[in-house]
Amino acid sequence: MNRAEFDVGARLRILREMHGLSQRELAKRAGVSNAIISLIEQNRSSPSVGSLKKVLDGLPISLAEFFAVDPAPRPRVFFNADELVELAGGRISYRQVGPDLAGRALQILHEHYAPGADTGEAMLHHESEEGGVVIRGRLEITVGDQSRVLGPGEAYYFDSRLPHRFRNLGEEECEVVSACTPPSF
Amino acid sequence: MNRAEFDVGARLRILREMHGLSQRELAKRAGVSNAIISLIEQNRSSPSVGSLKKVLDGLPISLAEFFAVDPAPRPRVFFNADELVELAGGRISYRQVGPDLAGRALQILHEHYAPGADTGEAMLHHESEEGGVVIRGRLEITVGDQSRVLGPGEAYYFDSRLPHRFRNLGEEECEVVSACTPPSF
DNA sequence: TAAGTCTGTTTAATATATTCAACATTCACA
DNA sequence: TGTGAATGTTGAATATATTAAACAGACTTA
Repeated sequence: MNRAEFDVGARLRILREMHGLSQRELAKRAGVSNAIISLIEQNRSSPSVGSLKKVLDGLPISLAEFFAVDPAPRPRVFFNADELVELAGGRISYRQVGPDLAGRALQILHEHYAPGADTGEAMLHHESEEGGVVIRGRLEITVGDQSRVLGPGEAYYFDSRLPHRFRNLGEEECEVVSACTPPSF
Repeated sequence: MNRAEFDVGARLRILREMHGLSQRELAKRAGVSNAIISLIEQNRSSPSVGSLKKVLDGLPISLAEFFAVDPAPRPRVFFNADELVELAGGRISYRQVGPDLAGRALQILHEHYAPGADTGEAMLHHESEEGGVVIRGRLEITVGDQSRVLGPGEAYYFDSRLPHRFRNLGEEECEVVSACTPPSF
């Protein structure tokens, strides 16, 4: 296994910034001094596991997640979306963002649901996680035994092993951008 | 979130014994004193990440493997996005879709770039893949040595180990939905 | 028995992590 | 302009991790 050097400081800084926290805010949540967070992020101090755990609890993420690394893909760049795909007799259409399925880490779809569009009663489920944002219109999302109607700017995220279903109950077309981890068919 | 305590000492002792090494043997391989291994295993000392790494190198086991716990992700459903996070002096803002970083397979962001917003010259790069769709406005995307201006409905996808930068050069606010795999840093 | 060598543990000295307080900078606001 | 409240950083004091060396027990071997 490729045992690359693990940059504790850089990782902590990125995670903290992604959570929109200042060093002092995180320090307060974690119950440590702000100075030590600065020093750790500069790799001027190698935190004890105990204090690193306290800091991560402030985010909160686990030690396992902190140290987990993803397998490295090859550098690729793609602009624009693939061709339009139509489902449900044209009532649902989407474009896939990025390269074709093989080897991707992400599947991103730009979807359009016509009024009345429905992914169907036989609810989908697959081994991945999935989320999205409603851009325009209203969409009913049913996951497991929960159901919600989302409008523009609202969002969802779920474990796609749960059976799920999407329906446009309104009079207006609904537009959604969604993403999921690569489906393992 | 219920994050079970991680017993560093017990885990180290078990791993060491599974490898059939005495404390002194492991200490010699790791380049540390035998005393500290005894103390760590008794949880009388919380090792620094640096020295823990040295010890694990003697097994050899990575930090990720040491802290890895059985991936038993519970099915989860989340609606709506987290609170608004602001960057670049408020010119760039986003909401994160779904749960907090911990254990997610996906990061989905609903982003807004004010006119003139710029992620900066010191271009970002991290270990993941990333893509998105422009909903409104125009956004210049620079990845490696490629640069493109995307408008509504247009999309991008790239390996985020390539340095990248986003700029809104227009007069209008730009809205984007993006997704990436969980960044390792 | 005693001397040898292995085991894990402990003690006192030292190196380092961590704290507290101050500093320099930036940004919002008067 | 200035003043206050943010930001990240740094220095000196303190707490803790780490070392080197010694200790105690279990097992050979003579």
